[in-house]
Amino acid sequence: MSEHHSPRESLSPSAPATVAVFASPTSWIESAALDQCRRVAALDGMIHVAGMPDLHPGKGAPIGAAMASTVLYPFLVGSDIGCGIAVFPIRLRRVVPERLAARFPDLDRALDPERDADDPAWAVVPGDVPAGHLDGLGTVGRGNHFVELARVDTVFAPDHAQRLGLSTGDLVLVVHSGSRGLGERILRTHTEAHGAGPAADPADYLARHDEAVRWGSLNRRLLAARVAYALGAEPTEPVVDQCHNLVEVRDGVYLHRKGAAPGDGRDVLVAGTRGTASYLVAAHSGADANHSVAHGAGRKMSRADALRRGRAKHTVDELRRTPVGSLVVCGDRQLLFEEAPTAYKRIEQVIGDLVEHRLATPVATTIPLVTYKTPDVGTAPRSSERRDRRHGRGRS
DNA sequence: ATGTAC
Repeated sequence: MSEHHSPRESLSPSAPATVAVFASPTSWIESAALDQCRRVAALDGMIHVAGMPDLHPGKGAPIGAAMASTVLYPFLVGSDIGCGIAVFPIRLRRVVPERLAARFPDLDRALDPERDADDPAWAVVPGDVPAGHLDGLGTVGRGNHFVELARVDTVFAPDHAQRLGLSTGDLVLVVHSGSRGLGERILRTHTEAHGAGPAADPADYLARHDEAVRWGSLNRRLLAARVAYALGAEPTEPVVDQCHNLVEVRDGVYLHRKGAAPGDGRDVLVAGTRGTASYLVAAHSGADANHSVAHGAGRKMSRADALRRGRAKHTVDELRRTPVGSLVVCGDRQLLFEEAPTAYKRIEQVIGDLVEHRLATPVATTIPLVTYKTPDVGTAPRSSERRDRRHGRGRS
């Protein structure tokens, strides 16, 4: 709808940017997030800010937003450059969630090139690791990151799903993770010199940023391979792998995505919560939405609120065994409350908003079976892993 | 979401 003059041709100093939020009136959006959108819109060089239906306040910049500007602002991407969600088909003979949950490897422990030299997961690393960054390789991280074994449930677009090799009942691994320490270091290096200001040398920032994006994608493959082997399956190529924290040069300007997945024709998994479905969608938003879609359900509560209210509302047991019958592996109780399904918006509302605004078309849902966040404590879940290693199982 | 300082 709004006309976007090519800023490189613009003679006048930047006019105020437009802001568009793609949520229906019944979708509650925190006012702090809208304030952040307006503040971003006032930045030098900003052209258009698009808020997705999962919009919520972030640290400085809104999460669930796509922001187009003639000026490159690293803080609008944040520290987890390259964070994204990938979907890997997986074949398992027997699906007993309790048994499978116990077999997940320790994804807080990085793969070490020497100590883990014979780990078959390394086979997914094609050559040199981006930026030579080995720290944290193969780890999932914290916050909203997870590796989930899920089952394809409702298929809305059978032909589309079939092209992806998916149909009802199929199993997938959904991996949500980013660039771990690498992206954090890239943003910190910038921030120490320039704070929330523009990249002084955009080409230099972009070169580092691109490495973090490649690292994030590689790490999702490594995570899926580690888990696949641990569950007794072969690793597969992802059928979906989209990054929702990055900046791309599009139509000659910098398009910053912060918690916003591409909406340019590719398929995207919009993550639900650890207790509700996720939606695989065909994403096809236009210029008004800055060619982006939502990346998940979106928080409706801050982590602090979720912790405080969750402790009064939920037991640990009901968070570890969800309403859809899935298991959550999370030895960190605080994180378990922060990530409670009730701390997020309803995914159906978010998807409904995407559909209503013609930003995406649902292809299929996935229902969680086991969501892994961080190792369980107080049990001995590693015993099966040790037994497998001793007997040489799960190796190529 | 992160590494690091408290």
